[in-house]
Amino acid sequence: MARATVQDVAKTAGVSVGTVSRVLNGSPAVSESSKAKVAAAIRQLNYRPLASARDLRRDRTMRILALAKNLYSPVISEVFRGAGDAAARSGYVTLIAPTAGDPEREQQLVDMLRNGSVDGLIMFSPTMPDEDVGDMAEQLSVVQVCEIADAEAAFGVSIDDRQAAFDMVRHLIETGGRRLAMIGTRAARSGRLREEGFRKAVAEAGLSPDQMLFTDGDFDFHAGRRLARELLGARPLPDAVFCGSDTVAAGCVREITDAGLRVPGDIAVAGFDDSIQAEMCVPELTTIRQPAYAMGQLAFEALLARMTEPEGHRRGRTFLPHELIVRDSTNG
Amino acid sequence: MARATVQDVAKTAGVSVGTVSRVLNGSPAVSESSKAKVAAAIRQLNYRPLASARDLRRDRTMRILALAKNLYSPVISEVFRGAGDAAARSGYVTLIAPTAGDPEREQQLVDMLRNGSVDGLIMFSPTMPDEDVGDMAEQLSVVQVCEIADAEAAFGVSIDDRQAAFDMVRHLIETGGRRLAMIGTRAARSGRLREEGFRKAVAEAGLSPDQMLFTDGDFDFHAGRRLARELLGARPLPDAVFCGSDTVAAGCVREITDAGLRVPGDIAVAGFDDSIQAEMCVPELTTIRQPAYAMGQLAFEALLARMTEPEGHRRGRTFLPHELIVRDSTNG
DNA sequence: CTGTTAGCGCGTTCAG
DNA sequence: CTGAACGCGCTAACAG
Repeated sequence: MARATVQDVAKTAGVSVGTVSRVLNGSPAVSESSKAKVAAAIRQLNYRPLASARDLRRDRTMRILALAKNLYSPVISEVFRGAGDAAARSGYVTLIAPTAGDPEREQQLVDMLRNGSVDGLIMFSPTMPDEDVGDMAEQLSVVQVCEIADAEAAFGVSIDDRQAAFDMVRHLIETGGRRLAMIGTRAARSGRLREEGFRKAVAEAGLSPDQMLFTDGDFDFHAGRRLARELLGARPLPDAVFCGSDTVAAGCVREITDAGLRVPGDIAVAGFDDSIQAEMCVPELTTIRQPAYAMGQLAFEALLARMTEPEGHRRGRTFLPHELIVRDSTNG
Repeated sequence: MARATVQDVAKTAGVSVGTVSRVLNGSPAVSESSKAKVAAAIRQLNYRPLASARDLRRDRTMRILALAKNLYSPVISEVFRGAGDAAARSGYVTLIAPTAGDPEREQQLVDMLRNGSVDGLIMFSPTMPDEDVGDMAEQLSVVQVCEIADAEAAFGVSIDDRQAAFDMVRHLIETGGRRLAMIGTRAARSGRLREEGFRKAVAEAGLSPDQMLFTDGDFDFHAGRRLARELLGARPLPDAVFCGSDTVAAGCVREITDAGLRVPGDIAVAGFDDSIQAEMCVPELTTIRQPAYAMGQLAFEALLARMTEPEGHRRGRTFLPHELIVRDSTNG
């Protein structure tokens, strides 16, 4: 059978479409008897308002979209959980889509905001240039999370990656590190900021970095192993390695251990994110905790303000505090 | 400035809305000159067709929704990547949403199919009863993946969980296991099937299971540790443990190791999924590989058939082959 | 409190 | 090849 419409419901209930619509939208100006009749008809016909018709008429969808390169990341999934919970409290549905780091697919997804498929957008480390993000933020309801483009109009929620890296490297130095190395990435803005923090801490201590390794690939376990192998080929060996993620740090620890050296005895290793990987690793990883869930919540709040207050009240950039978690992979 | 419509484009280009629409949809029956004029006007006005209006008119959205309890799972993210790639090839956008295991939120998301927000649905271990899944599959475009409800109309793509568990437990027995234990879950259908496979293999070998531990919570690392601790309190100790996921197995290995016993020397441990956790664990885990990406692809193909061929061609249940990966956590 | 009606923006007839 | 006009299903404004 074909899908029922308001017309059908109205006919079955013996009222007008206006009344049906009022019941549907909880208008108080409806008699109890009408309400009951409409409710009965809706149940009988198994009626559901058609989303596209409603969205067209209301000019909004009550849906937002969250974009990330990939979903299998403890930080991303936690951020989106926070955003999703906050959104739900305001009646919004949060949809998630992976871009796979493909600019074309990213563009297609961003178009969903432009063509009104969703009301707002949360972006996690976009592949597009900062300038484009700024232009978008200028006219559309977009908020970034964990990384904020270096553009006037861009706004979002993040930790201070530079400071977090600085704090971690200082911890490595305070616990005996003298030949410092870093395994990071320059592909992401947050990675570049962490590198800055690393360099600053090393310089302030009057040391010079012996090795600096970077990868433009993903922050995965195998990359960690591969880069640690390079590190182990260097002389003199580093005695402390700062990694851009727990997963990379786990790979690094594994490679060092397999080579017969001890962590942290011979080489201390630090991670980033405080994901479950940090606890799964042996020894458990010293790391930086990002308040991912809270960041997601705040990102949605900011987005909501942007969506509901057309031009004003841009909350700007919000930075949340990070936390140094000392475990067993450094000489705590 | 307000959003441009086909009307605006038509006026700017000096043609009718019909012509604009034809250009938009690539109709061949348009002169080159009209095409050029319309293209110019579209660019000038930065015009995008409004999704809700188009969806209403066309009665479809070219979007599908993929549901899972949580996103931070190597299998789920890989399945959805496969589904997303296949969908993209057919012009569909794949949206993903976590249910958090909350029936209410799950229902709200499923309603997106009922109200036409999306054209199809891929479900990953739903919380709703099999019967409800069957009812849905009867009338709506729904396909399950990794787990298929025990209902006439339900269909989807999965491995044979029962057989996979059987194969793994037989491997444990063939490599010396005599006192077999399992850490699984009865909350999910796949978990119950794996338990069946476990019991069958133990029975066929003429052994009896010494311990059987189950949790209704998530398959996470901490659960693995906690349950392994219970296992270690039993006498006689098991000499082989089959776990329902790599993550649980990693927790199990960690607890055993911390207790001063050796894996696999004292107790062999097996995982499931062949996720990156299996390689991160020390010793690396023997596990079962699920062809997750391919399962996602096939799930979408099945869904596409369901969406485009109203009633016929239900592909039914598709089972893909699994693979036993022997690594170092069992006496391979 | 209720019914009627006018669009929302678009795709698609049907004439020409 | 093109333009005019209708209606998808719904909400909201207006009259009663």
